[in-house]
Amino acid sequence: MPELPEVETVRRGLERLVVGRRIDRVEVFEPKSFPVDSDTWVETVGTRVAGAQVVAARRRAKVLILDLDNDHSLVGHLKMTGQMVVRGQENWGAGHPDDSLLARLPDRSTRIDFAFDDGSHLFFNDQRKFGWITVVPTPAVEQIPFIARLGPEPFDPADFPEFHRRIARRSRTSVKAAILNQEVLAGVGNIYADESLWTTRLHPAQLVADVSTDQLRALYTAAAEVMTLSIDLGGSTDRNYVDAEGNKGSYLGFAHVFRREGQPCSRCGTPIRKTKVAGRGTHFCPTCQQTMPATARRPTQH
DNA sequence: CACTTGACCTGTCCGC
DNA sequence: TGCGGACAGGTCAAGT
Repeated sequence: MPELPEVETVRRGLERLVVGRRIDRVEVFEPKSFPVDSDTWVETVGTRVAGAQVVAARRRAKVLILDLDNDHSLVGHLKMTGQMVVRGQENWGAGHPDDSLLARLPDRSTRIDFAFDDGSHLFFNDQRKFGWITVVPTPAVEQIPFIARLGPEPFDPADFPEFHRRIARRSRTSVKAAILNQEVLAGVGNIYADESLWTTRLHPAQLVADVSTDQLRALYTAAAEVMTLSIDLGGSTDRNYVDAEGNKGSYLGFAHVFRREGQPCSRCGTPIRKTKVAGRGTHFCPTCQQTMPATARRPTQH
């Protein structure tokens, strides 16, 4: 569930709450969440993490990066149910609303506990254990294969040609599958894919080959607008997601199709439909978003 | 290569 | 009530 807007919201929280703090010790409750060779474990935790001060909180697509003052960085991916929550004396337990997902920490889903020397903690929680955090030399972050292959994020119009080049290579797949591919458009996940496609009136199953350059440009722009709005609203909380303080995001209250099956389309009133495209639950308006047959796009021949 | 499917996990929800 | 199964979605490995 954490897509670019959720990760960016977490990043902003970490920038405010942990940059400047020094890690005193690290406790790993789930080794799978901190995949480091056991032979180098003591060195990794003892000299690369413990004792280091956090100097910056960065993000690339859905990847979080905490730079340390020893030329190493913590690199993390929340995958579906990961959380990065900070607790200090000022906000530990008491004082949180009753519906807080994280009134008490650590909890059953806590996989890693970063304890700072001022008594505060950064907890990495992950119900489903898909997420991970690792340590790499800071200059090597961009060379992690997954990060090196990422396509552009949609925020800079100057990057549209690169997006276009990459998506054009996948002409025989659905437009939804294409934009979910992080090598094509970085940061988009299931929620913002559906919302962007609704905005541009594109059917999720339409083949890339049948989408015009103008439509691709509109889709690229819509992805940026939808995700920018979501960042402003603290992201989307479907079930698990919370920011670095444990707060939920409110974007889904403004979503047009995601999780709105059966409810009227805000443009035309047609009930939103849910199907499966690219192996994912997919929401769309069957009236506004109609697949254009390939033949209808050709000029009439005479 | 491009593209699709299954695996990784756990909690929740639905039908019986 | 309990239980089995479907489902949720980000990415990778293995398949076509």
